[in-house]
Amino acid sequence: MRDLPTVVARMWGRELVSRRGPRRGLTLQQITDAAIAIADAEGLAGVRMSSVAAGLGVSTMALYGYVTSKDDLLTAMVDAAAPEPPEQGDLSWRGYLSAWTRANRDFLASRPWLLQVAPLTPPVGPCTLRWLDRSLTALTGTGLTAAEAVNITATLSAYAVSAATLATAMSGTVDEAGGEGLDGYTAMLTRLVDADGYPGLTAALESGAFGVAPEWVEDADFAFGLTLLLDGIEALVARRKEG
Amino acid sequence: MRDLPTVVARMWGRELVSRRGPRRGLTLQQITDAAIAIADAEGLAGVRMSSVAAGLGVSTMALYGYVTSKDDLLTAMVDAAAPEPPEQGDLSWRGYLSAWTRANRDFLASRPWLLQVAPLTPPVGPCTLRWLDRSLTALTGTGLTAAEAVNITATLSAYAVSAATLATAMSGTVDEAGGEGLDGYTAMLTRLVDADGYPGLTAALESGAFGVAPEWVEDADFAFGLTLLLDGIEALVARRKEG
DNA sequence: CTCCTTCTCCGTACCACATACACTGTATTC
DNA sequence: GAATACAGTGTATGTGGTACGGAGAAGGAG
Repeated sequence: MRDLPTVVARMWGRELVSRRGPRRGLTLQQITDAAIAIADAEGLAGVRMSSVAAGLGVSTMALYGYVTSKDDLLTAMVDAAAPEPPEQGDLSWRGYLSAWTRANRDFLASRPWLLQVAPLTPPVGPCTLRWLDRSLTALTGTGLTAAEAVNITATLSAYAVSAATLATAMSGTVDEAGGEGLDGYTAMLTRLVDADGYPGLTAALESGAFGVAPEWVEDADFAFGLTLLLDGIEALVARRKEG
Repeated sequence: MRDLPTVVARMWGRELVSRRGPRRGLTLQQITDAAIAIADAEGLAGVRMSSVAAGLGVSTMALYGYVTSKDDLLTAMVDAAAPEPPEQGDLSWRGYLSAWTRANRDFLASRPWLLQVAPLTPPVGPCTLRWLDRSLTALTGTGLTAAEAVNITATLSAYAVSAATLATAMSGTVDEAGGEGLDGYTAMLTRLVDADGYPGLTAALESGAFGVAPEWVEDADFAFGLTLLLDGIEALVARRKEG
């Protein structure tokens, strides 16, 4: 059986402690915390091995005793930046998944830099795997197969990512797509698109569908799509119950 | 009114032609094509300004006459790499959106590097905007508002991304998450997770829900989630029709 | 108590890559 | 045919990740 990747081992507290030599001056936690603080403040671009090290008062190369590469650091950051998933309490599966997806979206939206890293990194840390687990657990007893539950979880998670991406793009934080967030973007589209080639889009632009305020996106819009998904799932559960 | 970003202008053939001086030796198309060829062959990491230029037989700096930065190049690549969206023909909105989402997923899966770029880049090119338009157009006449249609499109698109990401991760192309694709990943999870802290996940692992073959993922699994979404949308449309 | 092992951290490079700047030559306009 | 704007090149610079070897700290062995 092959060894766990070192960062993964350290994320789970499975590092083998050594007896000889100086004690370690840092923890992976301290490092990820410092890196996260920088990412929150300056965005992902501000996260350099040197800047993280500087934040901790150690040399750049000291970090390589804890992570084998910058990618490792990013992976660890994702897990450390995620909050704990919500408690199930006595919620129905539907109530729980609704809360789960909303909480998922909320923390992604509060840390836009996660959107550039998390979607490409499969969950490997204790916390992100707990998110996966809680969703699967909530679906236990609905009669769905495990594979279906996994699939549903992936879909809900994708929805959370999409909603967070949208919300972030609206406030123009992530990406200066055309100047200043949404307004610049719609202005640009209006200039580019003509009714012949892009009838649906033109109509949408004219009706101001893109001009919605961020706070609308942040709730009613989100709930709308989520309901779509949950209705679909509920229909499936019902089918399974009777079949 | 502010000027269009230069790459965007060039993507739409809106560049102002100059009269004096030597003729241009290249097109943005040629450049993106060369870059795409490299990305297909070596992945996104192989795309360097120097490698793209070398592929065209020009100097690195020549490219900066066509794009203002590497990011610009990536943006242009996304649009050039996308195929045309499917034709509506006489499909119902549901039939069309189903085909649309599937085609969307297919081209993303065939070019894994798109997954690292496209989700973060709002559509600005003629082709990607055509994708957006076709979905909106298909939803015209269902009684949904334009804002709802936009939202639905975003959700379907996110689903395509998620499915493509999953499919790519399975075949282990994108990311060596634990050694060799899915098997390494499940093996790792099995070692990390215990039934106390992760009941649902443990059950899923034991039942082999993660061990599914890629080709299953590539169809039945995808259709499953898509049906979920479309059912939800259909329910909404029905509600609007009667209300 | 002393030496030796083993480990942590550091300083110093090195290399890859994006991009600024000044230059050369060419095609157009007067 | 001169003036001019402009395409493409060469060189240089800066930034950032990471390899390598050394120095000193902690523990174990004699």
